[in-house]
Amino acid sequence: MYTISEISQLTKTTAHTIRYYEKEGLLFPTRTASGIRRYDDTQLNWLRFVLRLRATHMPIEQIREYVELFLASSETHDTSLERLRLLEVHQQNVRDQLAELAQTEQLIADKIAAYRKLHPSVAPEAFRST
Amino acid sequence: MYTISEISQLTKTTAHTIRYYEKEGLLFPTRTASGIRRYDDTQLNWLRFVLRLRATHMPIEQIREYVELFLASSETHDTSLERLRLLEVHQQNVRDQLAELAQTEQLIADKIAAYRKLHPSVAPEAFRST
DNA sequence: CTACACGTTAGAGTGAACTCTAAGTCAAGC
DNA sequence: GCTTGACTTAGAGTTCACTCTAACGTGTAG
Repeated sequence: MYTISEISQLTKTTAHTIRYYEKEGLLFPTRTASGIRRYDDTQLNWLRFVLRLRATHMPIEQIREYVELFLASSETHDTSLERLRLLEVHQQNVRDQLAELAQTEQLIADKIAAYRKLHPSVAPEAFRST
Repeated sequence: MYTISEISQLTKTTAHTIRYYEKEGLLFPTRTASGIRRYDDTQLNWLRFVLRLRATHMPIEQIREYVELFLASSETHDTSLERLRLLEVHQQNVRDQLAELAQTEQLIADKIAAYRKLHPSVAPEAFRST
């Protein structure tokens, strides 16, 4: 079990942000008798997944929907299909972002090549001696 | 020469946003005698490039720096090297974003595969008949 | 037992990038 | 000439995702 500061270090996220995610309904740590948050490995791994989703610009509200479906799941009402659909939608978003980035990377590479032609003596930043 | 509404349609960007970019120092359309903005192909292409940079999360302030270097360039003071460096930095950002996205895309694909195992009869969204 | 580092809360503040409003000007068609 | 619709401006408002503040409670080392 981890405290919020341990989770903060393990995920390189501020405690402020972790509490904010809890307030937004993304995390549900247990509490000690005196009210201090305790996180287990399941919560840690879930937070890590949330951070990946955020890094790929999934809105917090959509992540919350996913969590709510998870919590709403029961023997009489299985929500895994809806969760699958949410993931499929986000996967498509990620693929669209990848395409956009790859296209722009190429465009920038072309511009850089043009600039280098103006300065034949100038090596790329990465290859300059330091 | 285009009006703001033509440019808006051509770039699928609201006129509000285009004026905002001008206020932020990214665009410099000419004006008619009565003050109406006129855009030529150079400005159109530049706006299109700006939109690519924005789609890859380059901050407006950095784009403005690039523009200012461009405007500051003269025979006695060439700024193309600095512009090259700005592009190189952004290229690295784009590559980092690509790596992050590719990694998360894989993670989501794995989760989706796991969900599909629970529902063997369910084809991917993209393959379902409509 | 006391210092003090770390925890708690509600709620306010921040920064980026739009997004819109209000009040007015102007140009073209009937 | 008049209406209609597109244009103009300064500046206010919105959204998102944090990020921080203030005031207070807790737990452990010396």
